[in-house]
Amino acid sequence: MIEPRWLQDEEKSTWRLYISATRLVEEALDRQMREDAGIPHSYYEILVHLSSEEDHSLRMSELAVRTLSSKSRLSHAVSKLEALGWVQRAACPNDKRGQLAVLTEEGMAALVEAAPGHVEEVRQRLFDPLTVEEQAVLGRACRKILAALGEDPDRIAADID
Amino acid sequence: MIEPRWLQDEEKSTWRLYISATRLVEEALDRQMREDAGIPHSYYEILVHLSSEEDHSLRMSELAVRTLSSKSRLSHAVSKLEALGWVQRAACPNDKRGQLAVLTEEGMAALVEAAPGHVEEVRQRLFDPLTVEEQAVLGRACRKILAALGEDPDRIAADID
DNA sequence: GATGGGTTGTTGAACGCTTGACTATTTGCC
DNA sequence: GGCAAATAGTCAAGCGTTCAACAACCCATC
Repeated sequence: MIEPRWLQDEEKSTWRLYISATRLVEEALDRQMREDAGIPHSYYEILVHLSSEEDHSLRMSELAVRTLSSKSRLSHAVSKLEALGWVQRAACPNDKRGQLAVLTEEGMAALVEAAPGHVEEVRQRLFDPLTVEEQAVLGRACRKILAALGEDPDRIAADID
Repeated sequence: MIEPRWLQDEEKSTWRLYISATRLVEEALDRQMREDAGIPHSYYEILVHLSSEEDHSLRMSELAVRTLSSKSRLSHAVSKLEALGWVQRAACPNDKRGQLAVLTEEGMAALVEAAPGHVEEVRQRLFDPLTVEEQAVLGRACRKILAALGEDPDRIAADID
């Protein structure tokens, strides 16, 4: 029988603040992107990851890892982006099982148009309210949290945006 | 023409770390609650808020504010919890427009059973990886972010958990 | 060069959420 | 008192996600 470790009052408050703040920030980001570009924020991230590749393409499985998506989720998402003409699927040269997701010209244009609004939203919601020092601590804290979850913080931090 | 303020490299990293960490934490919490109690984490929070009232009940609209839900979302959620027998709807005495959501005995029992696992998950994912000081900075940062979003941090921090 | 187990990606159903329309009730104002 | 505006809650349709099942393919081993 494991004795549960209850949260202290201080921790309860922090937890409520954390869950509220992170949800509202994500919600704000998503709303902004839907209004601005007509797609969820998570779809925008797919475009960003593709755009940061030299040939503007990635294998589905690799794209899924980078966007922290399940394969199914990514597959559905790419289908929607394909319907918009922003992404195309292509056969993978080496591996006949594989599929490449390729960013189209139109997709790149949509990304370029949506980026400034997105950046502004991130600043307003996350960075502007914080001091530089708080930003640094936040970054370090997220690294530790990710590490505890079995993710590699360096890989995540390095992914170009 | 407003000049977009682009993110610095440092900020880009912080942003990627933040969005990854917060998503994965939320995902872990949700997964744990679904496996443990068969409901989403957001439904669990409804039970928590009801349980912290003296009469184990709240008006739908008040409950919506506290759980940061839309009315519609809450209405659907309460219907599901009602089907489980964990919550009941009751007419509001003063206001015939109003509905009360009331936590049932079974709902309270489910909450009591789910709580330790939830607490353990919160600890493991959020608090244990951080120093006490980092926890404090995180809490303060969330307060500032919430304030910038127009929310009242004190109200949120005070809501009993 | 066959076989079996792992990998890759897609699909359909079910679920939760959002939006917008709608009913019913209350409140404020003349 | 009567009427417009605001408030409370529900409901249907559409969107995005997950889960489970599946088809196609790779590759290590024999």
